[in-house]
Amino acid sequence: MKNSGRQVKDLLYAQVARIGKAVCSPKRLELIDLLCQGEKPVERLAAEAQISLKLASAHLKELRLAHLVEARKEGKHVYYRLTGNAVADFWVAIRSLAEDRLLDLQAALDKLTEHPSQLQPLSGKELLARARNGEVMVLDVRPTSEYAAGHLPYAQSMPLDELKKRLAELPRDKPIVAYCRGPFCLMAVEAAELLNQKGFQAIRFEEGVAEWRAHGLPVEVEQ
Amino acid sequence: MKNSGRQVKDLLYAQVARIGKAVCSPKRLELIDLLCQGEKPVERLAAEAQISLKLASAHLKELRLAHLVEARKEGKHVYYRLTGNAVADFWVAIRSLAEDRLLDLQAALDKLTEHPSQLQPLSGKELLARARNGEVMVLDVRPTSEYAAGHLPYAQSMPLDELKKRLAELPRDKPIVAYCRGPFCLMAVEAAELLNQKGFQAIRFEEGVAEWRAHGLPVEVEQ
DNA sequence: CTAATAATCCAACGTTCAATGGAATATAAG
DNA sequence: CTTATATTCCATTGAACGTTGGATTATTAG
Repeated sequence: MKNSGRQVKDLLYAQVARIGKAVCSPKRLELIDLLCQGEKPVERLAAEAQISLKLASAHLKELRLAHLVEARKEGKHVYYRLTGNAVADFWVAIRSLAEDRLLDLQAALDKLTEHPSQLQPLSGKELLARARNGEVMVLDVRPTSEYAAGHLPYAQSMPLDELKKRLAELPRDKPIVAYCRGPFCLMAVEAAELLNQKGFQAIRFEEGVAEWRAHGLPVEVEQ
Repeated sequence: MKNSGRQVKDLLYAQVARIGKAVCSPKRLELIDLLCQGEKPVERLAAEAQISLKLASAHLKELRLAHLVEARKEGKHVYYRLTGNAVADFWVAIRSLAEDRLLDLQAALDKLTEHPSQLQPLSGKELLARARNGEVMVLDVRPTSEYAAGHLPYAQSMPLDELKKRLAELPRDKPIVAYCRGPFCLMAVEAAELLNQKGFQAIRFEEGVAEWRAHGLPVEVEQ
């Protein structure tokens, strides 16, 4: 009886550890972060995480085994997606815990934002209110496919690599708030730096769609 | 520039993976679960997780390296505790994700509660309201030290191994709700079974203090 | 000071895992 | 049918990890 209790417990904790094993590899975490932006084929995931296709496939298999992601086949391509928003919420949770607990991570994150582009940090609710009133322009600098899969309310899509050519579309009389995939993504930092150089008032918003949604704020999806 | 971005990203994801590495071992998860019940010396942690002292020490070192736990020395004993409630919340989060995603875990948990003791599941808010009105008696069957470190409001302490001798203290005219360390702990299940055999109306409440607190409900601590 | 206890450190063994190259499968295009 | 592309499977290698036993440190009791 007492021994069977041990067996049951070992089994229960081992099951939870399956999730832990899935998220103990930096590359797998990066893949989850990428998949928070919407479903993507293996090739694109490998390219964005800068790993070989084979390695990406192997990591995705591990994630699939833990039921954190699932696959859909369309023609020659296999599209992966998270098995639900709970996975994205979990990614936000573990990253937040790491930010709280690990000083090294705090330091590394601070270095990203030590540039002059940073004005004052803005909360999600504040941003939503100002965007609704038209006081600020919200700019989504991710690839268009990710914008389509879900974006912040009132946000306009302008991928980072098109930004230089489309400066004429941007307002000079109000602040531009650029966001991308989240705290670990550098695109919005680059965008804000570029815009500030060109004379715009631009700030980077740290949160991405996953953080936004995890905080209970609404997300728009293209039909 | 592009390459330095890769270096920064690798560093950031690697930091989060340190948390992942800390929670990819079943035994470390069990230690965290135990520490959710309050600080404990290494010896007790090893005994409760049924592992050797050395192994417990090694695992605790890993957890300390990830800054999930911290140690306090008192005489010959070293007491470990979580570095904050955020760690307990994270434990609740990863366990919930595992319950959602892994069918094996659901099945194992269902087996725990398939016994006749289970009446209807009760939400935390409901339980709190009924306990306040005195409609039910809430029984904390964990060791007294854990009760002292934090317990549900209106709960009375009666450790599982004292239960048989103290039946006279329990009411026969209203339901008894027994709880313990949480969903993976068997003490409340055993307690409810025993009480039902003895003619009491007892049910098991699945949540422990960590789950209760994570849901934003109040916890009482002995001064 | 000596003995006993609690905990950690260190070395070693076997296992598991990340990563890579080559082969195999599946689908679309010619 | 053949070729090219996308992906997965399989085998291999080197590194990291869990676990155990022996030695070591720190603290209390006698």
